[in-house]
Amino acid sequence: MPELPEVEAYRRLAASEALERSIVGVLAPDPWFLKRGLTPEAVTVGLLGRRLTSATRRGKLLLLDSDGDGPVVGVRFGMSGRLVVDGRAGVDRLMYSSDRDVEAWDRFGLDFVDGGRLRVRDPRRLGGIELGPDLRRLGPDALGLGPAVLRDALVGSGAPLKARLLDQSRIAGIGNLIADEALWRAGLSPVRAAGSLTPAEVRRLATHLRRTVDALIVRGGSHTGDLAPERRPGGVCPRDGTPVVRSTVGGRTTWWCPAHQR
DNA sequence: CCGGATGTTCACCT
DNA sequence: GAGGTGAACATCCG
Repeated sequence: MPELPEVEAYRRLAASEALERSIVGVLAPDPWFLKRGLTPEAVTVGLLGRRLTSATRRGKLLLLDSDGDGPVVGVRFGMSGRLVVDGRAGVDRLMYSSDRDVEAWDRFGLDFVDGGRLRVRDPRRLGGIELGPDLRRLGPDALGLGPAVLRDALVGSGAPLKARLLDQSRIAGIGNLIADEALWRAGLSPVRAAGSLTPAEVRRLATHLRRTVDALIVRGGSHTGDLAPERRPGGVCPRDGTPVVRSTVGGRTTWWCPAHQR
């Protein structure tokens, strides 16, 4: 998915444009996109005639609550999903997706009484919809993460630091690009054992995680980091000019500076 | 043509 | 139990 900054943009779009409009149609053409046994019939019955009342977010999970005893709709966007409300997208551009608008890629949607529409457009079908998602499977949100919470997420773990940051049950919202960017800014190696950080290093990482997430929300996407353009063969560290190295950490492609990330 | 790419989940190893 | 790996999803890009 998009990572936290993109989902935050989707949340803001939904909050400003999609609330308090009566739902007169539910589009759920793809059973595969409905998770945890949810059926097109169940999601239709659950939402028809209701209105969305709030748009919140936990990590990369968008939560759309509905009025009365209606369900909370949980939306995941995978790597290529976008939210579109009345033809307006939550982000201008998404890497590894397509900028083309193809209705066949609308995996879920709501039609409003005024003729407007909400659509989850996901070419690769990596996202999904569920009702009443279990938030206990997600750790605290990465936005506004403090040192005490970060310490709890890392302590006692022998896993690589980056793998732990990507574990959504420990901290929710950090994806592959944000992890690389924050570790680069904090000067910490992605392959350090998560539990080996000193208290000072944990504080430093918490500071840079917060600054990274804030900055990327403002800049408009996870791919707008300072390290991002150098995540390629031949790339160099923007800080010291050292050639960046590529490896696989936590199952994901990882780029980092071997000189200043220790 | 081939290989990867902002993600999640699950099965199957060690 | 903790970690690690690979598969699956479908499209675009180099």
